[in-house]
Amino acid sequence: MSDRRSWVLHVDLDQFVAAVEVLRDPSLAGLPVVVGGRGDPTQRGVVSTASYEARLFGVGSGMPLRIAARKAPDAVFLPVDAPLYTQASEGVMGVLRSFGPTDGAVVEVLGWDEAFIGVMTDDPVELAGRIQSAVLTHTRLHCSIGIGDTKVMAKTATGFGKPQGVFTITGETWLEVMGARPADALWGVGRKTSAKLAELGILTVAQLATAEVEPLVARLGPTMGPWYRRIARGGDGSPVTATPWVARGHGRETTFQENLRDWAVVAAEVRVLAARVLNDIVAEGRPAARVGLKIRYAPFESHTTSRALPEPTYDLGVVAGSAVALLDRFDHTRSVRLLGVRLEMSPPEGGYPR
DNA sequence: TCTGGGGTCCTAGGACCC
DNA sequence: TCTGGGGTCCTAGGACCC
Repeated sequence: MSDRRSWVLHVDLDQFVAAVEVLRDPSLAGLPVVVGGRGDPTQRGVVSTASYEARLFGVGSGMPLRIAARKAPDAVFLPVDAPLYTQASEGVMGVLRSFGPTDGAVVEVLGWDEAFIGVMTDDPVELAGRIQSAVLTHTRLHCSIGIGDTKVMAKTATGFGKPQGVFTITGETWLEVMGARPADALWGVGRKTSAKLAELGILTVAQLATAEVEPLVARLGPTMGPWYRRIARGGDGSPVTATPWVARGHGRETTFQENLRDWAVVAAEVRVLAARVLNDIVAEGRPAARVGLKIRYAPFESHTTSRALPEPTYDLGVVAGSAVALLDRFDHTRSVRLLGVRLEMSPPEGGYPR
């Protein structure tokens, strides 16, 4: 049985950020390593990635660093070094793209450490093995690969292959593997949505897959309702595309180690953030069309506001002035934990791809 | 637990227009 | 006078992902 047909592979680097740090400093190999924030577990911040050794202590992504330090007091804590990971990621994606000419593979990058590969083949498992070898040889990084008929199946399969493995889920096996699992095991279903589904009596993937569509629409909206049911059935045939991503906007935000009480300081920080984001969009070559401001009051209450600019601009005075003017919409008697400035860019000519 | 920083897309209400 | 039906844009917030 070796018919040639289209497959989706999902490549996911194992403990990517921690693995890159171990490559930089091999003496960290085998130690519990926790990367997050500024690398100081007494400061505000969360875990980006924990090495497998650190995970044995119960440390995981998204966990506050203070809690991680309590669970794994002897772990090595390191600051996030985004440029280093970007560079490592580009190396990995280059290796994946090298399967374009030889195997007709199309690569769609998802983030630092993930990519879909669309390919016609009669032996996706063999190809996955070659990909793992090539990535390891050229980057010294391990990856896991999920294979499926759809992106949803491939992405889901990867979790069963970790670490360093390959796992396949097809339309034939999807419900066997996922049917009895809770709905929030699906990619795209989180805590809030699974709670809403539970109110409808839907607890498992199989129940969501066979649910009536009307209650889903009523509770979750005209687009999302049917979409959740679709992913519970293993997703659709949406293609893997190598079309370069075009960002809608960029933002910069900062959580202050000490809450700000003085709103003159708040305004000054907004100007700093505005200048940083403006740099980002200048680098991208598309002017700002809209400015957004995000404030998190102490202890942890977030609000956003935004306004279209009179015309698209690269002018720092206009951008920073508009961002500071948005502060008028907030309560100056409260202290501020986080500030963020976001710039949305004019769409490219002809609109966004895809 | 005491909660980062970078994003995307969807929803829903009101404004506004024909 | 107690009263339409859409369509689109703007905005704030929600939810999720890596």
